[in-house]
Amino acid sequence: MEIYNLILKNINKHITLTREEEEHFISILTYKEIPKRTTILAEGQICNQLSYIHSGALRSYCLDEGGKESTIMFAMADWWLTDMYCFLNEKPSMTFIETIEDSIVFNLSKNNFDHLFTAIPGFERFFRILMQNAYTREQLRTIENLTLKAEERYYRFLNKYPQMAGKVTQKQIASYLGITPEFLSGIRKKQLRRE
Amino acid sequence: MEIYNLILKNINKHITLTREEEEHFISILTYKEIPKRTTILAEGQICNQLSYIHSGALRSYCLDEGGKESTIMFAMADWWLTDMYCFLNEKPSMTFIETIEDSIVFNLSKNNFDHLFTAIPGFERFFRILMQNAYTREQLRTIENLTLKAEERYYRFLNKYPQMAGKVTQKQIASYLGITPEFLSGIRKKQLRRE
DNA sequence: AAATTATCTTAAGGTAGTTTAAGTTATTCT
DNA sequence: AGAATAACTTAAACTACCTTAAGATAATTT
Repeated sequence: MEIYNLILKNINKHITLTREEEEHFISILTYKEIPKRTTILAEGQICNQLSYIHSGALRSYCLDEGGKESTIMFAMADWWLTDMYCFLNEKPSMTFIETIEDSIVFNLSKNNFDHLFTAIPGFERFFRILMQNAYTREQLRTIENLTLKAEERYYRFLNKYPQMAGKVTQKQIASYLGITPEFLSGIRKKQLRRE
Repeated sequence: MEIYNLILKNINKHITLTREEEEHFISILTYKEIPKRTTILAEGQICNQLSYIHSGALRSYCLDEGGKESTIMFAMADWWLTDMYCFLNEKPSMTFIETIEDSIVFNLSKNNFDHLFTAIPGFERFFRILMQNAYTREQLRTIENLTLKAEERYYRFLNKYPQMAGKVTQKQIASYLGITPEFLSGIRKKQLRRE
C-alpha cells in the first residue's frame, strides 16, 4: 500500500525488514484520520497507543493543579508520539495529546508493540535508536532550559522547528518555553523593533 | 568473578544471558578505580566510553560561555553514565564527568558497544529499555523545570535522591536545579525556620 | 597545625519573568 | 454575516530569582 511508504522508510533508516516483516508490521497498525483540534488522549485515560504521524501535526501537554498548560512536545509528520512513560508502564496518562491540524496517524497498540519484539526482533534495535534520539533531544532541552534566557530559547525554537512556528499559537509556544504568552509577546515586540 | 555480580544482576533485570554471553560481556569491560574529585571526561574530548558505576558516585555537568556550571545528572552505584549524545555520535564531548567520591566503574568502549549488538542481539533490548527509562526520566525533569518553583524542585530532588543529597555540595545541587547557590541557601533557611 | 582554598550564608540592589486587567485582532460557531 | 470565543498586545505592579560583595564555616593542602 502506497500510503505506508513513509513509515516503512522511517523504519528503514535504522533496520532492514523482509517483505513479509513489512507486511506483518503494517497489518498491526491502525489507520486514523483525525480532524484538527481533536484530543486523542486525555489525562487519566490508559495510554495504550504509540502513534506514528503520517501527516499533520500534534501536540502533547500537561496541566498543573492551577490549570496551567505546559507543552511537552510538538510532533509533525514522520515523528512518533505518545505519553511514553504511561504507554510503557500502562499507567493512566498524565498528559493530553491533541491534533493541531487535520492529521493521519498510524497507531501501534501496547499489546502489538510488546509482541512485535518477539515477532521481529529487529524492532528492538529500531526502538532502541528511537529512544536514544528522544533521550538525547530531551537532555539538550533540559540544558537549554537551565542555561538560557527565554529570549534565546525562543530563537532556538524557531530555528529548530521552523515549520511548527507557523502552525501553532504563541500561547502554545510560550507554554513550551515555560513562559507566559504576555512575556513572549514582549520578546516578539523587541524583535520587530530591531527589523 | 565476584565483583561482576552487580552489573550482571543489572542486566538480568531485563534480559537473560547464557554463561558464555556473560563471560563475553565481562571480557569487554575495562575495570577502573578512580579517586574522588577526578575528571574522567572533559569538554572537547571524544567520549568513547559508556560507564557502569559499580560503586561510588559521579556527576556530569556542562559549562556555558560565562563559565557557569549546570549539572546534567548525578549518578550513583548501579547506574550507567556517559555524555550520551557524544558517545553515540562520536562527537567531541560537550560535558564534563567527574567522580564525587572514590569510585569503581566498568567502561564499555563505543567500539565494543557497537559490536555487542551483533555478538549478543539481546543487548538491543537491554539498551532499549535503558534508553526508555532515561528518556522518560528526562522528560519528567523537563516538566518539573517548566511547572515548579525552585523550592518545590529542591524538595522533590531531596525526595528522589536522598543518598545523593548527603554526598554533593549545595553548589552542585543548585546547579542541578538551575538556581544560584545563594538562592538555594535562602530556601534552606526558610525550611530550618519551619522546623 | 597553620595556611589556603572552596563552600555556605547573609543582605542589598537589580533583572527576568508573572499577574492582572483592559483593549484589539483573529477564529470559530451558529 | 454576526455573535461568541479565543488569541494577541500593552502596561503597571508584583515576585522569583540573580548579582555582587562581605563574612563565616568547612575542607584541603602544605
